Amino acid sequence: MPYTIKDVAKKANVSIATVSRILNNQTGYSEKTKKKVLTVIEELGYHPNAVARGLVNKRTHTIGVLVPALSSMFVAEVLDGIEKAANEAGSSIIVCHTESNGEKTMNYLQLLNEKRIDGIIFTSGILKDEYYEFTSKMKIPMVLLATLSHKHPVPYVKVDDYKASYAAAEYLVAKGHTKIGMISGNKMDIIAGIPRIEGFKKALEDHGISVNEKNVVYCEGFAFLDGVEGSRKLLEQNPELTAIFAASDELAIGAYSTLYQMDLRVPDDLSIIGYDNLSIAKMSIPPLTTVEQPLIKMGEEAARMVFSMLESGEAAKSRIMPHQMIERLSVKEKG
Amino acid sequence: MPYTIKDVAKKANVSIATVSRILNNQTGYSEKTKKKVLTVIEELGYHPNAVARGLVNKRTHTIGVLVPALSSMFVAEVLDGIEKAANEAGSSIIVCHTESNGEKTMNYLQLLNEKRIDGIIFTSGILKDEYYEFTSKMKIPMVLLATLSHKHPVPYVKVDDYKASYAAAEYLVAKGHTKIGMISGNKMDIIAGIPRIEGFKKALEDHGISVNEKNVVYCEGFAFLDGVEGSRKLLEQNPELTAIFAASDELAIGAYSTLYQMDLRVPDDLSIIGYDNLSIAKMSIPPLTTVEQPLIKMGEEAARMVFSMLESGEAAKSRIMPHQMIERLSVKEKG
DNA sequence: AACTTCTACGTAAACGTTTACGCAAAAGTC
DNA sequence: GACTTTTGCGTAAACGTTTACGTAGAAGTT
Repeated sequence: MPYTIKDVAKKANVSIATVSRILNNQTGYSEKTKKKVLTVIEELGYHPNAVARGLVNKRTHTIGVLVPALSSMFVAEVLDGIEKAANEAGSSIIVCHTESNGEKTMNYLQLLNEKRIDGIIFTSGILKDEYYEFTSKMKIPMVLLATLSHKHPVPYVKVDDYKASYAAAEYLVAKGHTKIGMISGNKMDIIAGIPRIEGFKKALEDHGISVNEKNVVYCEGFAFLDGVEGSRKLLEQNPELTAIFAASDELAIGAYSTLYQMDLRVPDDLSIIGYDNLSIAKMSIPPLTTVEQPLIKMGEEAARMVFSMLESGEAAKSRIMPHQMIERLSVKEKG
Repeated sequence: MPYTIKDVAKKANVSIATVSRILNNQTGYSEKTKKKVLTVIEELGYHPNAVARGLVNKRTHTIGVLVPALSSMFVAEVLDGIEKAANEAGSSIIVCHTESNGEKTMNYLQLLNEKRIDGIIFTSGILKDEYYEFTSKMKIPMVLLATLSHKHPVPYVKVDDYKASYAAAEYLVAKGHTKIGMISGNKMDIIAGIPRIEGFKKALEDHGISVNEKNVVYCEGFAFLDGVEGSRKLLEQNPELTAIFAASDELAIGAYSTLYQMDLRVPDDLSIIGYDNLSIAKMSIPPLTTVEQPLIKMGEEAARMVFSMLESGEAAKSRIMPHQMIERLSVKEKG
């Protein structure tokens, strides 16, 4: 029903080729016909059909974003950055909610493949062989966001979890703490789990604090409830702690809750430092000291990498983004 | 580079029409050729090109979602629901971050129009005339989510803000409170601002509590910082309050912060009730009593409405979703 | 004036599908 | 066995673009 290039051509008494040339501002027409065609376009309210364009150009100006969860603040921020950069590059994003489920993920990859998207951003989760094989057959740029693969050569953008954790732990010892516990995420998680645990341990060791296995508790995930339970367990098995490093802000906020129930005050009875710097970090009471991942910037960067790969045809270089200590009020100098 | 229907046809010694028929399981071929074609498809790893399909079918199986903010939990939950329902219906979503900006919104509408999406979900914001005129020219289904238009006939899905606010206020008086304040959003906002204010006032009146203008404070928006400032102002101009209704959970959490700084305890010194039931509501200390908007379900419903309009060609009926009181620990019986 | 070179277009094929139409052979009917 | 009907398939047009190629006339060159 909408007007097509043919309607424009007919009304302007030119061929569709000329209209197309004007639309894509190429050369090969006079100023006069350009004016005329533009007027007709305006009059009809014509707008080119991106589907048809996509068919011939083999570019849809759309990228696919795979995320493990949608109603998570972590993902929300990352998406914010991706969308912004994509929009600036004249592209749209299709978001796919995988629930970290292999089958759903494969279905989404299938779908994205059929839709001939220009690139993929795979966010925060393990890149299974199956995914890699499929996407590499698609021959389109892919970048990993807040995750990485040791096995497959896919560029990523990430902070250095090991270093960031190290920094968090070191911050606590610099504040005079020596009895420090950690609420970690899943210890099977090679990406966000293990490196944070290792960074934490190393920092303590390097400062002459022996780390006892009782000082770290392993949760299933990085969510609020994990933090509630994890902190309870941690304090049961080691009541003398004066500070806790939580591997995510949500875990930290979960800890806040159980500490409150145990009638322990943050930071007077116990200092807490988080990880991520989500918006809840500054909303909590007391405001949470945390090590920031620049999530929005990471999203932007990932999107830009996809577009640059698209332009250049070459693989982009992975990028480690800087983390940063955000000092608020949940950590107290140990007198 | 990927295989096309022609490759399949050639290898299977049939025409492309036959392959197409099999793909779309229509009739007009024998079991034997179906087997053969399917085998060839499997061998080649052929997958149909949705762009080409879209061109002829005039259906892209993609809907556009316009949201005012991306890194907001409100939007995140709503998106969760939309994505889920869209996926079940075999469609994808393109998300557009308008920042409630007229120009950006128009640009996105333009883009979505060119991409020939099948439908639009417009979330939480004012439907300007300009938007309506444009989208009605597109002749595709649109539904309003968490907003509505008195002026234009666009179906919506929403809770009844007036009633929900009324319920919140009534809940507070049922708990014995009589000195009740409100932190409202923008008083110019015809959708989420005014009705909540009116519902609040009406409930007090109906219970014989006279409402003083000093009892409600108007913020710019519904965000955390608005709540921080709003609650401060509210308590300055009316220190004797025993309960506060915040027009959003973020406003409530903002209030938590200033109360904490003023050394007032929730709910012992002051009861607070929120609005939305975002995930922070249960993470806060104390957990926030609030009136829930079923955000995920609302998202699902909106998406389903788009698809049903697409099938039937008729306008869907607007839907008022039920709100619900979520009792947690931030409101105390006034002795 | 007789060339070459540009400029400003138009024609038609291509992108990868779906589908209306046509037709030969198989199957059913009497 | 002479029909009608059905089944199984192929041909070609259409969807709305882009673009390679061709060409007539204008402009430049000698």
